[in-house]
Amino acid sequence: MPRLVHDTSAILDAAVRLLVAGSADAITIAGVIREAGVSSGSVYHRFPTRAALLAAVWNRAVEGFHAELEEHFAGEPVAAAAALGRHTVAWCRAHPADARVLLAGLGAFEPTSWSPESRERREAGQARWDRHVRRLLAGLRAETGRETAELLLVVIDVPYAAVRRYLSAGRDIPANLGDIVERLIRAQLA
Amino acid sequence: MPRLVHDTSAILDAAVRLLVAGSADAITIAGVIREAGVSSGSVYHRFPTRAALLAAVWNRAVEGFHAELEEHFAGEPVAAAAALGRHTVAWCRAHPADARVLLAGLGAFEPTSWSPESRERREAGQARWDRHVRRLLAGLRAETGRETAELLLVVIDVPYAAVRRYLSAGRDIPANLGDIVERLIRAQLA
DNA sequence: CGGCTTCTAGAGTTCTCTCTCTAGAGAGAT
DNA sequence: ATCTCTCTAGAGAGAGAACTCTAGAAGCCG
Repeated sequence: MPRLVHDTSAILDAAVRLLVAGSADAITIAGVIREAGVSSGSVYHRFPTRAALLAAVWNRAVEGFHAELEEHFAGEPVAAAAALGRHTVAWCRAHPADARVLLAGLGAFEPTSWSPESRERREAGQARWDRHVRRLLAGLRAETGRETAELLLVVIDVPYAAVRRYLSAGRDIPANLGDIVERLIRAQLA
Repeated sequence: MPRLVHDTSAILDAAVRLLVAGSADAITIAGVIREAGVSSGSVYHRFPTRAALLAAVWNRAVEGFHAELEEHFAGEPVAAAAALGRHTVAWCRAHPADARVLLAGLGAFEPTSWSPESRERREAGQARWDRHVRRLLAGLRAETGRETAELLLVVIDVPYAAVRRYLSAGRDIPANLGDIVERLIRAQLA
């Protein structure tokens, strides 16, 4: 066999398929070996433990999401909130498998057993994201006078809620759902 | 030992504690035996398989929720929707452990491996609930002219979204969250 | 060509889980 | 008092998962 017969991303894709078909707990090393058609040696060469595999699945999905969404924090607060809602829905529509990863929630990936490197990588990205969110919320509070709990619901939680119904049923996200979410956000922040 | 040493509900409570501490997959027969401090014989006497235990946990939680919420479907559609949202939040605040069960979603309880009796019991309750929801949505469509996807989001998904953030972080639900949700629903249906 | 390094294959160990099975305790009936 | 039925206790079998280990294949560099 030549070097690097198997693509690492193909192994992660197999893990995500297991999650989509079941739950995050369905991501087992044995399952990935079967699903990806590779040997246990190949998997363990890349991911020394199951925790490392789970960390890689989570970090890849969340970094993809952040990379595509981050630009929409720029600009005037209400417009930014509306754009974030719309593009969150659009991203989930375009990447339903990775969206399922995010919807499962960090807790399902057992972050307490991750290596320090995986943990730090996640925390750094999350801190960056949280800074953006806090700045946006501060802007919205100043502009609308609403309290944080309400803004969190409207700006962060509603887009996820809109999408969860379709993703967890394995159905496609309606094409106009982004419009609906954006309208709701604008109406609530008016 | 006398008859019925252990309470069946204590066994289900132990199962729910395992879910709250981890995930639905963390509900194992072996785990419940440890958590509840009973013998495997006692558990298997009540629940012949793990699937039967999972079915009992799910059905108990969902029936408690439906029993308390069902009355709020009565009355004028917009008022009913507002009441449902407010009381959904209130129920989750009062029963955070059972709320976690519902938030995990039916899929996490592997309903395909349930016994026909458990399955039918669930489906009967769900059908009853769905009839109420459909009737409410029909009323709201007539009154507001909005499409189903939007109404589902506002009336059904938003209350769950409001509550999920706090429950999955293990934090208490803010006392005024019910107000926030009710206001949002009324505003969107105006 | 020959050695070094990276990667792959898969057998084997240990652990945990589900489920079965047997022995027996205790309450109520006759 | 003893018999029956319900429930409990816990050992043990079988399956599957995480992880370890060893042998070796194949590219690269001299």
